[in-house]
This record gives sequence, structure tokens and C-alpha cells, in this order.
Amino acid sequence: MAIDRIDRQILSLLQDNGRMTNVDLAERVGLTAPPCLRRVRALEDAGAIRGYHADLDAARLGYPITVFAMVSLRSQAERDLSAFEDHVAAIPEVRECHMLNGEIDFILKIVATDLKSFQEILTTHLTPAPNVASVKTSLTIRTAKSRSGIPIPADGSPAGIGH
Amino acid sequence: MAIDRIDRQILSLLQDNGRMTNVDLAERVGLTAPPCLRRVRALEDAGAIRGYHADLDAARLGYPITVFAMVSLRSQAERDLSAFEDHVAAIPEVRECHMLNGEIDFILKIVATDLKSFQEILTTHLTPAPNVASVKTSLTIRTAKSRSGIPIPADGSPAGIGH
DNA sequence: GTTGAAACCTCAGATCC
DNA sequence: GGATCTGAGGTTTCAAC
Repeated sequence: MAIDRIDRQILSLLQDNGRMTNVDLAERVGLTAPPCLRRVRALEDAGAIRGYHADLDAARLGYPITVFAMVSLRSQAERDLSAFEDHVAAIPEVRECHMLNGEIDFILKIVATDLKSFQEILTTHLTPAPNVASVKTSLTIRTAKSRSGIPIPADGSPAGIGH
Repeated sequence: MAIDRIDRQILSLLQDNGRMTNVDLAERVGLTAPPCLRRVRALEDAGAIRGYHADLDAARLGYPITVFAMVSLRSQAERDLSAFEDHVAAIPEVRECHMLNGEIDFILKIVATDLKSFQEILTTHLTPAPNVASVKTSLTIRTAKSRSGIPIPADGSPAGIGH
């Protein structure tokens, strides 16, 4: 699938405002509603747009604590890596799990309602998990920037689908 | 603002599908459309819902590289911390910037089109930035879990707005 | 093959109860 | 919170370029 200038505009606008109406979107990209909607559907079907999500304020909703946990495992065999991923996938407070290169095997983003609850998650679900060698955690003091997704230059960017 | 069971359902559903229509949403939470819409607007006005965003597949759109950068500064004076935050806010490839406690001052999530381009961002915008003492980077091999926001238990959770 | 125009039908939003 | 109504938006069909 090839992505042209208009598709990039659509992606950029929907990344910024996922509930923009189709007629608004069409107007901004210089199309009428039907072809615009077809492009959006095509981007969804191709997997370029994975979904749409409300962006909630964690702190206001009872989750003021965000922690990054750097996890090292004893074994880096694929089945042990997968087992760890499966393990944290089942912990709702673990919001992200990325496998890294280097000394640290995984970085996790964890949210919690308070420090006590975080400590509990750590000591009952993370540290004692199979194959875990070490867990180093850092509390988030404040978040200066938090944009999901990717930068989308108005024009002349990369982006062709299918790697 | 007090959040009840129905509000939590609304938040959970919109976090999962930000483009769900109001009538769908109303039906699922057991309301008719108008009161449901009033609740959604109230949650938006209270800041519980900050916005709605399309979730794009970075890799399919030409950004296969995600890197975490751990940054330490020479000075942790507030004005120096803010200056660094302002500096990275202007770099579009830096998607997240969190201030941490401990030895590492900031963790950044950076996306890039390729390794060469990442290296260029690092050496021209990050390492030589004022007050930067050290930058350690780790490439993301794969992302096993990536959910924005917070866990929302169907019932009996915390969550009242205004801390 | 993609756009645009028109039709239809559902939804959003306001008002009132 | 629910019922009703109106105008706007979403979606399909079809013709034109």
C-alpha cells in the first residue's frame, strides 16, 4: 500500500483528534466526505491505523503513580523471554513492556494508585516471577511530553506500508 | 467530581474504542443517549478524558526504530530541568519525556526511520544539549504490551477526581 | 480507478419532562 | 435519567472524469 500526501494528512489529523468527524477531516484534506472515508477505511484495513483510544488522565482517575521498571532476566532464551512477556501481560497495572538490547532485558511502564500498592505489585508479581534476576525501578516525578505515535511531516516524508 | 460505576464503564469503553458512537456507548452502559452524552462531556470537561487519538502502527508507517534514552544532567536545578524539557519538546522524534527519581534524570522514548537517522538525532540534538552529562540508549527489540491509560476494574475501584 | 453528487439513514445535540 | 425533535454527519449507490 502506498501512502500519499493526503493519507499522511489524514493520519496526522486523526492522530491528533481521533474523534474528528469525517466531513471535518474531508474538508481539511481537500476532499469530499466519501473518498475521505474510503481512505480512512483503507488505512484501518491495512493496519496503519490500529484503533482509536480515549486519552485518560491517570492522575485524576486515581493512578497518580507511574513507574519505570528495568528488568533483567537470568536466561535470555526465547521461551524464557516469551514466558516473562506472558507473565506481565496478565498484570493490568503494567501498561507497557518493551524488550531492549543491552544489559536490561525489559523496560516496563507501570501505573499504581499509591506507593503501597505499587510496592505490592512489585514484590508479589514482578520480583518473584520466574527467571527474574533484577528489577530496578524509578518513580516518575513528572511527564513533560507524552505523545503517542509518530511524527508526520506535512510533506515529503518516508512512509510506505509493508516491511 | 465523583466517578460512579457507569462513568468507569464509559471510560473503559472509550479507552478501548475512542470512536464508538454515543448510542452504542449508551446501550452498553445501560443508558439512553442523552444522559450518556452528558456524562461523556462532563468527563471531558473535568479533564478525565484529555482527548482522543488514532493509534498508528509506527513500524508500518516508516518508523521501525524505537529507542529508550536515559539522560542524566549535570545540574538538577529546576530551571535546568525545565530547559531540558523545553529542548526535547521541540524534537518531533522524541515522543515521551519523563523525569525520574534516582541517578537517571529523564527517560525519553524516541522513534526513528532508521538507525542512521536515530544516531543523527542523538549526536546533533541530544548529547550536545546544554547541561547533558550522559545519555545511555537502548534499542527496542520488540514491544510485547502497549496499552495507554490505566486499568479500569469493572467495579469497586478507586477513582474520584481531584487530588 | 478514484472522485464527486445525491440519496438515505443514523447519530449528535438541544429542549423539555 | 428519559423522550422527542431537528439538523448534521455517516454511509451507500451511482455517474463522471
